[in-house]
Formats: sequence, structure tokens, C-alpha cells
Amino acid sequence: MDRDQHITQDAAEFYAVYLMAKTAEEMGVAILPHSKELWQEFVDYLAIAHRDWAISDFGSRYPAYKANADAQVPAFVQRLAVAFPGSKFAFEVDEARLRNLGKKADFILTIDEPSRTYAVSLKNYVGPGGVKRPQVSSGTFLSFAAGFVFERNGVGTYVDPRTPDTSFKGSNTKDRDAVLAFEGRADLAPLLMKLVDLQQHVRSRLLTLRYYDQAAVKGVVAEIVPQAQDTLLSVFDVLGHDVVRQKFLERANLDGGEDALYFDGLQFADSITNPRFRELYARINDPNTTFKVVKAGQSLRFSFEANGAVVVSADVPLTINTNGAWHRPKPPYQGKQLKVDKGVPVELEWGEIRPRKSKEIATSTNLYLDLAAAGVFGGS
DNA sequence: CTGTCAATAGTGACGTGGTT
DNA sequence: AACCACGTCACTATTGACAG
Repeated sequence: MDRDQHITQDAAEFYAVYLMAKTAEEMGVAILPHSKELWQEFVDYLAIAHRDWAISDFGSRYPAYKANADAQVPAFVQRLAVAFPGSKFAFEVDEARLRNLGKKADFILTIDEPSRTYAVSLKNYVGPGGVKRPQVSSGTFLSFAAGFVFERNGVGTYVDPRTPDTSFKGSNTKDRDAVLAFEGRADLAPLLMKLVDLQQHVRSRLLTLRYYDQAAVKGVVAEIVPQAQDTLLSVFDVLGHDVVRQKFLERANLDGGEDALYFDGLQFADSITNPRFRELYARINDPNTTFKVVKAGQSLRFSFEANGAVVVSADVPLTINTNGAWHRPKPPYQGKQLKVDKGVPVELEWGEIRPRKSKEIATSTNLYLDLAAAGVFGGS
């Protein structure tokens, strides 16, 4: 994704929240008229130093983000008004603060009566099908496991139970092991260390390649994935079924702690007004619903089932993120090209290793939630 | 040709170690 | 002791590959 698209995407969150407030005002269901302030936040975001975008750039460079918001956001507010008759609403962008707290939400919805707030994750998909199978979390092998073992309170950081109100980084082996020892769970330490070792192995095997070699990467993937699957399943065995289930629900944004507003140009699913989402939450928590984790190809598959049918499932493919280690833009080129590698200009052939960025090769996990199969869109 | 599974590259946060 | 440059880690939405 290029820079313009990234800016458009971030700006689209401000725009969507502005549009919510504007719609609420027009419908007479705004707690306070505050769309002007939200519009200003949107404009400020576009105009921020060294960016200098005009409002028209937002709608022209990657038009789908604005078009999707225009198509879906007013209808969301209308659904709110139906779901909470007589209530009024307010909206605020709070993405950065919430993300740094390890939350997924992008904006806060306030309802006056009954008085409460909702932290909502907004996903505005441009590509086809994304909304049907949203990616709700990602990380490295270690951070994926650590999310089940520890209490997450930020990106890659966790609550340190040894001292109140402090955090530790999951990547810090000394702290990680000390926390586990403190909690009497030292049996988890070698399992987490194994995941660290797999990442070290990936680096030592791939950093020697001057040119990108897909077969070599796939070879290393094939080596590490079965080990990672077994290690993660061992972690889950030690933690126990109930802990894994609860942590999975948190991670998949299915525990009810935060809400969702996912849409593309054609489809939407929001967890606040959609009864199918409510039914999904209810079925997940039904005592007759079972939860399991199994290996499925390169993935771990998490699934809830009732009466022999899948209620909801999620796949977590385990792979390597080469993280831009080799410079191979499209289309390929002949000769050498100047590339700024972590701030340092270097002359590179197509497919040649970037001296600095290559240090960031890492193990990789993504959690894809099969929302379409869960029936929240009205099909299947 | 499409759906499914997998892989990608840029980026922000944070820690660390060097320099004044 | 404060600052800052730099490296590492983790995270996201999108694109790619390939089977059927």
C-alpha cells in the first residue's frame, strides 16, 4: 500500500466519524452539534505538516474510501436511531489512544439514554471480499502466543504482575521468564523461547541470501510451521481450554468488550444494531457450544460449533513476513535503482537484499475471522 | 475465473546506547 | 541527565498465488 492510500485510509476514519455526527445532527438525534469540530479534525489531518492535502485530494486519490463511507455511514446512524428510539448520540475519534492501550477500537460512540459508551472498531474495505473475512489481529509467533499467556496492555507489551501499573515487553526474555517464574508458570518459558528460536532460525537462514529466493523462503516456512503449530498447541494445553477460549474471543473482538463496524461499498456488519451479531454472541456463549483449536494446513483453526454446525471460525496462518527484506517493486526492473532503506539511500538490483530492512524479517501470524460463514451478512 | 489461503511492505512505538 | 539517533518489534489492510 502506498503512502497516498495510507493517508486516505487514515483520513477516512476521521471522515466517517464526522459523517456520523453530521447525519445525527440532520436527523435531530445528536447529543450536541459537534460535526464542525469533527470536520476540522478531518481537515487538520489532511493538512498536517509536510502533507498539505486539500479536501479534494481525499476524494480523488483513492476515491473508494470516501465512497464507501458515504454509502454506509449514514445508514449506520439510521440503524442506531431505530435500535435506540428516543436516544441521542455523540461520536469521537480516539484511535491513537486506544491503539496504544492495546485496543482495536477507532472511535467512541456515546448514547445518552440508556447512558453508555461503545468503543468501536471501524474497518472500511476497498478490496473485494475483505469485509467477509476481516483480519482482526496479527503479530509474530511470539506475540501471538504471549497474547494468550499474559494480559495485553499495548503493542507487544503486557501487564507486569510483579509491580502494580507497570508493563513488560514480551520480546524481553529476561522479563518474560521472570514474570512466568513469579506466577509459578515457569513451564511456559521454554515453549515461548522455542517461538523466539524459530524467528532466530528464520533470520539466520534467510539473511544470507543476497537475492530473493521464493523457494528458499517456502522451504524455511515448511521447516518452522509444524514446529510452531505444535508449540502453540502445547502452550494452549498448559493454559487450559477455558483460558484459551476467553483470550481467543478477546483477540477476535468477539467477547463483547469492543464493538465492530465493518463495511465495504456493498455490505456492512455492525455489532451494535445487527441482531445477527447479537445472536452470534449468544451462540458463542451457549453452554452447548464447543470450542476447539486444530491444525489446518499451515494454520491453526479456532472454531465454535453447536449441533455439528460451525457457529464461527477463524484461521491463523503461520508464515514468514519478509517485511520488505528484498527490494522487488512491481514491475521488476533491469540494472540498479536507488532505494531509501530505513533512511539510508542504497543502489539495488531488483530482488536484492536491503541491508537494514532485512533485519526485520520475522515470523508472522494473522487472525482471519470468517464473518460471512457466521451468517452476519444475512446469507448462508 | 473465483474463492481461499497465504504473504507482503510500510510504519509507529519503544528501548537502548552513544554523545554532549 | 538529557537528548537523540538508531535498531527492533509488532501491527494492519491489501495483494498475490494457486487450486478447483
